[in-house]
Amino acid sequence: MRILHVDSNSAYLSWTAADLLEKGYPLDIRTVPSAIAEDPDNRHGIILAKSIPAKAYKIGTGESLFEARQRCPGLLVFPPDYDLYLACSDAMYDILYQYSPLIQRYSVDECFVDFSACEERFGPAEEAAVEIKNRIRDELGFTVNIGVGPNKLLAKMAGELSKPDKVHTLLDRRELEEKLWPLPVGELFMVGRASVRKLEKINIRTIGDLARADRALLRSLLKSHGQLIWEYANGIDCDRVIPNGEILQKGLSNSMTLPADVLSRLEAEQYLLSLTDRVAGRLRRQGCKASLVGVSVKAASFLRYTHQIRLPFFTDDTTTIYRYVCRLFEECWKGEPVRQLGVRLSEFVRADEFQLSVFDFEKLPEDEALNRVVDQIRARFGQTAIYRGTFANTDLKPLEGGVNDGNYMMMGGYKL
DNA sequence: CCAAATTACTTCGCACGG
DNA sequence: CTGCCCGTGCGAAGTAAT
Repeated sequence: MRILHVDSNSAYLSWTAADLLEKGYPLDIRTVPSAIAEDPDNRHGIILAKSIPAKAYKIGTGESLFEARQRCPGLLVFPPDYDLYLACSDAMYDILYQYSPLIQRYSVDECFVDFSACEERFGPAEEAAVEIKNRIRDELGFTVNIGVGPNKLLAKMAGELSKPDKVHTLLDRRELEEKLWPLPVGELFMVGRASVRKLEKINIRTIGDLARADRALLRSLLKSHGQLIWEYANGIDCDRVIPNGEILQKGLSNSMTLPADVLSRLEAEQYLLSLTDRVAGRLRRQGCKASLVGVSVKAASFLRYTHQIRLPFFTDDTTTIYRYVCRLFEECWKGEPVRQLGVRLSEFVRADEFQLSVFDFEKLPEDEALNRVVDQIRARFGQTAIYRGTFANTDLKPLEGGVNDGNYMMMGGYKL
């Protein structure tokens, strides 16, 4: 097995930089302290990506723009452009596809490429990786890191070793012990904040410590997750590269931070309708129906809670789903000011395999026709071409939540 | 008035039925 | 009838990733 992991270096920022240059902007924002963040006036002030010079100011992804500006007053900030990112992602994918048809688009800026059957035609993976990296840089105007390994995990970890514009390998045990084991354990994929804290308590600080640790002890501390990260630390991973077409979507959700805290149920319901409209539209586009509906609420205090219901039938109808969304919100809302709302759908069946239940009184043919027509109008004339009357004469957007929806899945199948 | 959005998977507590 | 144990299924919360 030969797997490549291709990762665009600070993707949002690089892509914005390349786009700005193409439009005649006089400065390459990659060369100065800069960042991508949404509008803080709408309470979206969070760093989504930063340049390498900005990193020198200890500016981190996920940090508030407010904090970042305190440490780096001259920070240049640009808004994200999700359509652009999707186009860049597609362009990168098109180049990769010239080498192998077996590609898993893992996120907008990351792909796994199964190169096992390609070495005959294109030479050793390490050399092909250099060629691919250079082609993307020269033809598309942004740099990538490529990791080469015998499986997905090691390819991904190899790609992280040093940046930007680099190819790294983690091909055998020797390389694993030399390059990976000395790193802090938190650098390992799937070892997050919570796991680091627990591992510290038993004196595990590096990936090597974890690799040599007692599996039974890890199991008792971290359950199945302990087994997983122990295997990762030892370079063990049997997950296949799965083309995105073969991955079945498990759930869909849309959520939004509200422009101002919402205090009344009626006001919340406006946003919930907007969110439901959008997520149900996505569900129909996938050709699926769902039987689990959930809402999530984040209070102004940042306390978060969720509530869900299992429907005794499958549906893709906006109005039907909205009825349950309202019920769920009413049942779980504690009455305090609301900062963020979300709507989630899961437990899908394919709509074409769908069998009408004898007890299914919910699905009315008129509703089905209505949804279909609304979807078609939006597909042809844009997402704002048609919307519900409740949104007329408000400054509320009829379809809220979410970024651009590419034809890839975020996470999916990283585990056996 | 600092703290996004989306998805996947695990764990834990609880209710239910026998 | 009550207490208890156990498996199961569900929902909420937690963890992780980009």
